[in-house]
Amino acid sequence: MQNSEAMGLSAALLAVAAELTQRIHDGVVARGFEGLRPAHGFAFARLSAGGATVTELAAHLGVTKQAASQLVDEIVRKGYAERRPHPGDARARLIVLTEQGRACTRAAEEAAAEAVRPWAELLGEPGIRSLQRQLGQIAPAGPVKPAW
Amino acid sequence: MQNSEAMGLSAALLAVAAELTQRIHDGVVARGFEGLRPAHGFAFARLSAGGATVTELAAHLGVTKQAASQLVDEIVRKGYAERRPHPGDARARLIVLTEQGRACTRAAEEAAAEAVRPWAELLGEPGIRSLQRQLGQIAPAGPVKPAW
DNA sequence: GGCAGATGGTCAAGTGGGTTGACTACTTAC
DNA sequence: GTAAGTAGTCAACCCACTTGACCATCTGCC
Repeated sequence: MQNSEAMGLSAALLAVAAELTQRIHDGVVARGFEGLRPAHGFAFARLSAGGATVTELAAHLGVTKQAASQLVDEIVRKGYAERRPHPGDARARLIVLTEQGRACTRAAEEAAAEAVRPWAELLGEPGIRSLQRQLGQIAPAGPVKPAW
Repeated sequence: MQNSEAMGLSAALLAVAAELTQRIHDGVVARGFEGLRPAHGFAFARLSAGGATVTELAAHLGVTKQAASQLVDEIVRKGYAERRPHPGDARARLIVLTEQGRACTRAAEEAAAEAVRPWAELLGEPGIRSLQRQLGQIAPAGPVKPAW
């Protein structure tokens, strides 16, 4: 594969990712959840799997724990999550989503489905499946650093 | 397609995009070009096609023209681009890449190729081709807003 | 030609999300 | 039981981006 082709592939991938992010965000806002940024979505995704500590969240997002703590402050203040004492470690707090937080997560899933729908029309259902399979194979396991 | 599947596809896509961005950036740095952020790459991509004005760049990046002007200041100061009088509009300036800027663009292409190479091993050459074709079909034409 | 409004660009000030550094509270290892 | 390590927060700072104001130039219309 030539360099210019790799660049074209990269540009297409990044453009699709940017548009997807925007559409999901817009869809979440359209469903009545305001004051949230895309970074919050990545936090919610981590929290929805049984909660997490601030430090775990920081590692997941690829930021300092101070930044993660500040983000948690925000979503707690807005009622999307709450801090609970951590069972088995009195230093830590377990951050868990409230019912409103789970509702917001469902809204994000709906928005994602809505954003993906036009792709299915362009590529067909099998095309989407193969895209999902391929992306799943090359997706990294590490932190979801939303930084560029 | 169920909502949860759309979320999985979205998460994989965004994770791949984030990692790709990081790898390209790292590759560019490894080739000796420092002090650049991923946002600069999108600017370079636009400039390499015959130059652009600050306003065009702002539209392309999805930021205000003040922010674009500031970004241009940076890359001019670092020697990657220069401001020329715009032929046919004395208000405007045409921003064009210097030789160093073009070298940096080539370095980014090499880094992109390097980042994509492991995918070819996972998916095979035909897999990469189909991925590229599919992403090209669903990629939007609009501004490359690197914001999430 | 000449004026009014639109457009390209910059300067200045403010905002917000991120960083580093320092600290307390608690846990773990020896 | 003490020393080192870890979870979390507070404080100060940084920097990319925003809004608002402004000047220079272009375009359309009389």
